[in-house]
Amino acid sequence: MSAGPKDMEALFGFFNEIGIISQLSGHAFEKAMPEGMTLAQFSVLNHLCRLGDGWTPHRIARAMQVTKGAMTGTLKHLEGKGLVVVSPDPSDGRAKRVAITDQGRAMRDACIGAIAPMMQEFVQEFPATHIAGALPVLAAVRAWLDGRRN
Amino acid sequence: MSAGPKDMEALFGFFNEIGIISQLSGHAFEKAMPEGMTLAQFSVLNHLCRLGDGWTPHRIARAMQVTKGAMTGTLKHLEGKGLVVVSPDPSDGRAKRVAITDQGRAMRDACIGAIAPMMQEFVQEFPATHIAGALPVLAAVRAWLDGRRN
DNA sequence: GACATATCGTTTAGTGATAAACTATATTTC
DNA sequence: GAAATATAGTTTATCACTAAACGATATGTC
Repeated sequence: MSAGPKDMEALFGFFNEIGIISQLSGHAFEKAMPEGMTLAQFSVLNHLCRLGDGWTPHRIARAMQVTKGAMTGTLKHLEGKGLVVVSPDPSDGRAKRVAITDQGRAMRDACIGAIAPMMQEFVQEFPATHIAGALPVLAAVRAWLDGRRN
Repeated sequence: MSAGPKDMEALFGFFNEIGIISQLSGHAFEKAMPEGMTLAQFSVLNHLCRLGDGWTPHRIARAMQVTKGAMTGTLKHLEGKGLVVVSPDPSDGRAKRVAITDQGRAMRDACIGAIAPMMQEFVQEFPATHIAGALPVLAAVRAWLDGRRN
C-alpha cells in the first residue's frame, strides 16, 4: 500500500502526539517524584525491581534505549544516594554488575506511591481498558522502530 | 474507579512505550532529515505551512509545548538559514511576528520528501487505519495532561 | 495620568542526553 | 601465543531543553 498525503498528515499527527505526551508525562512524573529523583533514575530502579538485578550497565542502557554514557551518569547518581551498588563482574574484567539495595527498593516504592494520586486521576478519566487497548499497537510500533534502527 | 497495582503496571507500560517511541522516532526523523535540520526546526516550519504564518514566538512555543527560551533558539537557527523572517509586531512593541520564506517552504517540502521513504515503510507495516484508530485516545491523553499542568 | 501588574522575548545557569574518543579487558585468528 | 579485533565502561565536547531572572512594552486600576 502506498501512503498518500493524507496518510502522511495522520502519521505526523500520530508521532507529534506521542512526542508531546512523552514530554508532558515525563515532566509531570518528575514533578511528582521525591526530590532529586529523575525519571531515568526511577526507571532503572523499577527495572531492577521487576526483572531482578545483577544486570550490566550496558544491558540496562540498551533496555532503556539510552547510551552507555548516559547510563554511567544515571548509575553514579543512584550509587551516590546508596540506591544501587555497582561492583566488578567476577567473570569479566571489563564489565560491572548492578544490584539494587534495600534503600533502592524503598525509594522505588516511594516513587510509585508519589505517583499514585496522579495515576488515580488518570484512570478515572481514562479507564484502564482504553489504555490497554492502545498498548499493543504502541508496543508493535516500538518494536518496529527498535528493529529498524540497526 | 480505583487503580489497582495491575492498572499501575499497565499505565507504566503505556507511558514507557510512549517515551521510547518518542525517542526512537525523533531520532529516526533527525537522521533522515537534511543536514542541520532538527525535529524542532522542522516542526516550526510545518506548523507555519499548515496553519499560516504571522504567529508570535510565544504562541508557537505554546503550540509546540516548549518554553519561550527554547523557541528563541529554534527561531534563531531558522532565521540564520533564511527559512523564516522574524519582524517586530506593528501593533505590539513587545511582540514579534514569524513569517516563513519561500526557502522555508522549500525546506519543509524537502524534509517531508526525505522522511517519505520511512513513512512508506511504516504504513506498509501499520495500515493507516490502525494508527488513525489510536489517535483519538492519544489526543485525549495529550489534552488531559496539557490541561492538568496548570 | 501614575503606578502596579502582566506579558513578550532574551539571556543565563544548570541538566540530561548523544556521539565519539579513550582505556582496559576479552576474544578471535593466524 | 601474538596481533588484530571486539566489547564494557568512562570521559569529553556539544546540544537542546527548562527554569528563572531580566528589560521592554502593555494594560488595568485608582
